[in-house]
Amino acid sequence: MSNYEVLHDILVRLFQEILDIESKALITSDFKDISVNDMHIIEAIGENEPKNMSTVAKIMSVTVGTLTIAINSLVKKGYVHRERSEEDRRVVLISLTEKGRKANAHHRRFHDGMIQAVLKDLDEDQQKVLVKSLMNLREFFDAYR
Amino acid sequence: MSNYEVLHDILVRLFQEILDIESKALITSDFKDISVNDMHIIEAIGENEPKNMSTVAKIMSVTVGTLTIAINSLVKKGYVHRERSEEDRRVVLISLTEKGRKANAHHRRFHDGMIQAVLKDLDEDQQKVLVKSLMNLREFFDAYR
DNA sequence: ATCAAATTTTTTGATTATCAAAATATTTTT
DNA sequence: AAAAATATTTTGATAATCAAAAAATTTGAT
Repeated sequence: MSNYEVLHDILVRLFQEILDIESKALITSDFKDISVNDMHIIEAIGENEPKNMSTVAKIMSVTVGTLTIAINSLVKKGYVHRERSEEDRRVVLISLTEKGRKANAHHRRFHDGMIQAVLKDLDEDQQKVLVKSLMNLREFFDAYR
Repeated sequence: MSNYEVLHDILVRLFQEILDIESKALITSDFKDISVNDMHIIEAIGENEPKNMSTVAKIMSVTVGTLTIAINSLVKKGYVHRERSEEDRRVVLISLTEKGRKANAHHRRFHDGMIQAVLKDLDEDQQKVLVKSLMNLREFFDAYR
């Protein structure tokens, strides 16, 4: 395969499959009642102070109404805690439960493994080349936003 | 940002956003009645001999029932031609119409631009490094399949 | 040659993700 | 105090998806 063909294969096909693959990797025995999408919401909520609905919806690039539905299910399944803010009772604050934090750690370990896999066998200079080309890729995509 | 952080940003965030970005880039004035998913089905059908439903469903990794619904809409919108095989009348053969081929070309131009963007500024050796690290990435994902 | 089994596709019924717009609750501004 | 603004949820709709049932056709076994 030429460089062009390898890149086409990776950038087109792998990207198309990535969410699917991630879902198989992430949704293991311990966390089989949630989707990759749920996992990304958990990541967006994070482990610092509680966040309000609008903030998380913005991170996820979905409407707040869409997020409400996902949070309903994550609360019911015990991954997310939801409470009204005492300071401004319009605001709903969401945060991870212990179970949510465990799922988040599981997700992070997957990402770490992925990055290790990419950097494997590359010396410092080669890593620079990789980073540069991926930054080119991000720029290309940013131009469309 | 450290190499690790750049890679995390690209491999995690960009991948999450990629379908969204692709949809904005692809679904322009000329092709605004179809989704990125439809575009990928068009790509899977391709421009060679007509393919049957099972073959395309397999390429897309969806059930044939799911594909039936997508093809209903693509036929109605004039992107895809559907006919019974004369040799085996159980089989349905799908192929691209002229409009479908135009959409496919539009999609391919986007992919080409993407690959140009990645290779930009890289000499032959650097391209090799990039290809190697992306192959590492594919291997990592393949292990989960 | 006939009938049962296998194959290919569509249909059905359900779930999940999504949006825009309406509704609700609360706070801020006038 | 009333009006406007803000944050969230609810509603009603669409699209993508699956598994299982149904329909049409072909293949294989006796």
